[in-house]
Amino acid sequence: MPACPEPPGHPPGAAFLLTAVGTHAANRFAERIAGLGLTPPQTGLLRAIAAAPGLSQQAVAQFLGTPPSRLVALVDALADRGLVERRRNPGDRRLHALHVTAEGEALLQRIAQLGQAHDDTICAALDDDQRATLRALLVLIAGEQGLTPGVHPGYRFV
Amino acid sequence: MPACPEPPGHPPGAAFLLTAVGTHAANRFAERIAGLGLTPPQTGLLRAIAAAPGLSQQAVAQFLGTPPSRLVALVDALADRGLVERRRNPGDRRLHALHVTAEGEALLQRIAQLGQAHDDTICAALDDDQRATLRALLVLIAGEQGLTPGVHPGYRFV
DNA sequence: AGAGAACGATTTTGACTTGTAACGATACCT
DNA sequence: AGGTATCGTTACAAGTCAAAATCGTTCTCT
Repeated sequence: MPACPEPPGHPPGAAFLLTAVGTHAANRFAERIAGLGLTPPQTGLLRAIAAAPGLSQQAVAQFLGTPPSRLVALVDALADRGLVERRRNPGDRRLHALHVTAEGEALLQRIAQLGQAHDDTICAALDDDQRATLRALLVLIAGEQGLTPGVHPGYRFV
Repeated sequence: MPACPEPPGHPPGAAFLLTAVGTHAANRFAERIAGLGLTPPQTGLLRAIAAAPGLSQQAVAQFLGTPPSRLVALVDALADRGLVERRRNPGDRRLHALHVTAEGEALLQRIAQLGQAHDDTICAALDDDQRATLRALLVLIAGEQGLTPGVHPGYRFV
């Protein structure tokens, strides 16, 4: 979905800059993890499972704000690669508890390294103080706007 | 495309915050202009045409980084609503020079108002000084990353 | 205990978006 | 003039996504 330029006001507003730079950063990150054979949604799911292991698919879906039917294919892809396991809950055999395998953990570490490098690249124009300032301002906005920390709102619809 | 959380590092990096907040801002802006019956790509195109009137479709496509075939449907939609005109160039009858109509200009003004309100909403957590600081930092990043001012990089691929 | 409602996961379906490739018209070059 | 390149358009195919139907399991009520 290309091109959502700023309304005519000649000095670009902060919100527009935010979406432009944010989209750029998302694209660059997607390129990086593509080298690992992962898509951004897969990466997000993997991380979500690692953050809260043992949850049912429905619980994860609600947490991420994605329809449960979408999770199936996503989990399938991760499970086929041995990064994630569906464990049948003996108490309630309807639910599939999601867990990250050892392989998945290893990959998460590589993702973390990638994320760090990504961060450095994006913020190359800023010194340490400026980066801290930027982080602080963004945290303020994120909090006020009701964004769940660690969760990335979907590209279309929230 | 939901959920591209941060790699495990517990303090969220600036780049991740950037994509999260940026995506959120893009979604909110999309909601606003939906009230005008416009999609974000349409809005971007309208603004691009207003910024550089008389260009050929191919020139606009290259400027926005979108495939020319995609522009056709986009221009069609705008032309059907009387916001944009295709003018046959008498010198070279292959190209269609794109121009914004008076109606289009009027709508652009409403979009600008919407953009201002949007900006205020997104930055509600920040005072004037903080907003200026944020803008300055983002401009630094955008410049270093080679982003064309006023153009919003596409959601997928640049 | 048994019938039916409720729930979780999955499959199916359809709409939508987007990029690639072929097509026709026009213009440039020799 | 004729061959080639360019512009816009159309046609086609692939991929993404969400809403609805389906299947198995569990809970509840009598």
